[in-house]
Amino acid sequence: MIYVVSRLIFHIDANSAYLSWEAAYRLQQGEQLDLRLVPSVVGGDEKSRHGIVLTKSIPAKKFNIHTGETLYNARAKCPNIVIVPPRYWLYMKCSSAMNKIFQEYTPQIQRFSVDESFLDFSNMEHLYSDYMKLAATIKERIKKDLGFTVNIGISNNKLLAKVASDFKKPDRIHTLFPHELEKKMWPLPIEDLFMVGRATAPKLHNLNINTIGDLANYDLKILNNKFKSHGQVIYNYANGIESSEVRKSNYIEIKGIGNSTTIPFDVEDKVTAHKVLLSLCETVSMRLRNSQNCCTVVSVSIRGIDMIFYSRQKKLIVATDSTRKIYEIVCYLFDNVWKGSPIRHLGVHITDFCCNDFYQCSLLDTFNYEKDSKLNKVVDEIRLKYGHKAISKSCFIHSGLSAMCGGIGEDDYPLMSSIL
DNA sequence: TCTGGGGTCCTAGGACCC
DNA sequence: TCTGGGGTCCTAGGACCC
Repeated sequence: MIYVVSRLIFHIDANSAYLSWEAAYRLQQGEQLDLRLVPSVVGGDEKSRHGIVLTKSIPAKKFNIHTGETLYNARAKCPNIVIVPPRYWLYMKCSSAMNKIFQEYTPQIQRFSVDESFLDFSNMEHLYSDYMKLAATIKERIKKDLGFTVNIGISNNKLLAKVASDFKKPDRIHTLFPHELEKKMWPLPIEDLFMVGRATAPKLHNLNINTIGDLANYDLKILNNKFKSHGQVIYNYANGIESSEVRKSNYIEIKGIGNSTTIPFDVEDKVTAHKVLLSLCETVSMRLRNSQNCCTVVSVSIRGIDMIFYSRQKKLIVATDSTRKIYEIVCYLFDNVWKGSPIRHLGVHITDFCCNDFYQCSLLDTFNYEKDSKLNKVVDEIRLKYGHKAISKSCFIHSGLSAMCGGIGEDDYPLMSSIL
């Protein structure tokens, strides 16, 4: 017997998240100006070379300001733009508060990012007979309790719900059920489709595919041939075909951990590069131990001042979660690939995880795992309890470098990235 | 003071084995 | 007298998302 279950999915997206949250908080603190009503952006620190637009207000969008572009450019487009620095601890709080409200309505929630969640209301007609009314209730709750607006997209799969929430903003509810595809989604430009990015869009235009409808009705054979598996994916999406589950976020297994940083100055010597790498290893390996995993692949990435990016990775014979081991591999990889040209950005990534509940000793290894493991554990505990700055390796003293590097640039924010 | 940081997935090519 | 071919693993890089 095959049961056809009709699903009901909401995608809820905080409007201009960082900016709205910043605006709501500032009003709460007594500030007069509502950032949402003027051309404004949340942007990184230009002095330390993090000067890009993180979020823009709707009035800023009218000046053609895009997320990710330089603040320098944004100012050129709109000289009066208000630029405020980010406060990540605040955004984490807002995100959690929003998701806490969602939990009052359904336990089936997937936090897709800091400002977006999928909510599954399938087979809950007895509880919520009118989904439009339900969406309005949730939307108003957030506005009243938390002071910011959201868009809600409703459909019977995640893709369409997500596309729907991206329709007219802010503070709106939209549906996009399969029978509405032709009217609501097919006229949209191909760039509006999930998984069509800046590399794929021009290639599609070359095939004279300009709208989502053009793609939905194109010859699948040609798409498969030209875009391989990606062709099938975007063809399905254009036709509204997508069936992934709303997965509760705490059951999603983590595949990799990485931290990277743009250094405030150009690095031109090995000693400084190693120090930056060590501080990245400290952050990455603490997150790894916190996730109760060991890794078997370690990689280093480098971006030069020419912005050219390259990386080297190594598969390990023995899985590890040791800061020292990971740092050793990282230095080995770095020393083998770096030819001495100035460095702007460095990264450390680890993948291919396995469970950390035993350690396989190598006969050739002189490394004292027991001792190292105890040391890592103690240092982790101190940092969790008293903050990342509480204990650090002496080489960072007077170095001008942070002892734990990567993440969101606020030293004392505890393990934000492992919460999401 | 022009270009962040955190992820996931896929592909192509080379090494190596049978 | 001319280099098969399938499979797996590893690596580097690129695409996409937020």
